[in-house]
Amino acid sequence: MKTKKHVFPHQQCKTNFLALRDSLELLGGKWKLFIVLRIGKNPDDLHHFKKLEKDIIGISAKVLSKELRVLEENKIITRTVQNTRPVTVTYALTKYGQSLIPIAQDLQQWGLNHRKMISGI
Amino acid sequence: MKTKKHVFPHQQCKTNFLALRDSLELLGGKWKLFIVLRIGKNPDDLHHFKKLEKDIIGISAKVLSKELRVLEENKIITRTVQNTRPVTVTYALTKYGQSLIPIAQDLQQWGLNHRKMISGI
DNA sequence: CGGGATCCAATAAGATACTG
DNA sequence: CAGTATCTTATTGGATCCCG
Repeated sequence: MKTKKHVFPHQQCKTNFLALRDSLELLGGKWKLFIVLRIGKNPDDLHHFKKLEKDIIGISAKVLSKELRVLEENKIITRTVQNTRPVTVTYALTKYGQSLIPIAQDLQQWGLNHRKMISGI
Repeated sequence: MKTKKHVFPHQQCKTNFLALRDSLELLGGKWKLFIVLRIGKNPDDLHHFKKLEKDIIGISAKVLSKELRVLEENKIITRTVQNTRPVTVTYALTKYGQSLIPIAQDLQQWGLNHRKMISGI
């Protein structure tokens, strides 16, 4: 049973604010954009769960599986199950999910710059 | 006394990943980009604490003050105290902080689009 | 006005074990 | 392989009161 998450007072505000809220809620977490970049940068690789867990250093299986689920629900990635023994699952960015790559890259670039900036260039 | 936050295993990874981590950690929270947009969109207004608290619907004073402090530490906003009685404090975006506006707007735009997308256009 | 201090509830994250 | 379940801890956020 899923309790209705939380109704934000923002629901009375302008659509634009809501939109930013949506984006931050979906993408603002610790890992989602990492996952998107990881998958998106090598679109031709097959992305398996264990591989992602290993590549995205610091993430735990629990968190990874949750993040992947949310990304899938939001049509940003696809999850494909091959019924081999044992099962094989691959993840891929959707075409829609690819629209996040420039955003993630901009953030990455900003962070790169910020690091220089703060460490007092 | 500030306990050393947490040393990420990421500190062994590539700079790019670190950069994205930085950005997400700084900007990925619930409010920071809202504040930046709020201040940045009307650069000629005087932005007072209480006004921001009222405008940014849903934020509490405690959280707002914390967010403002972090933004100031990161040179994204300035905090100016006039010694009137009672004191007046105004916040403004730095020139550097303005570099966040396009990023915030992109996210906002993405969220707008996502909302249409998910509600099944 | 512009917050800080404190207490408490809700969430998120980490560790470990286990399963089809 | 690809996860889930469970338990515990850490972090966030809200509410309230207070202060110069």
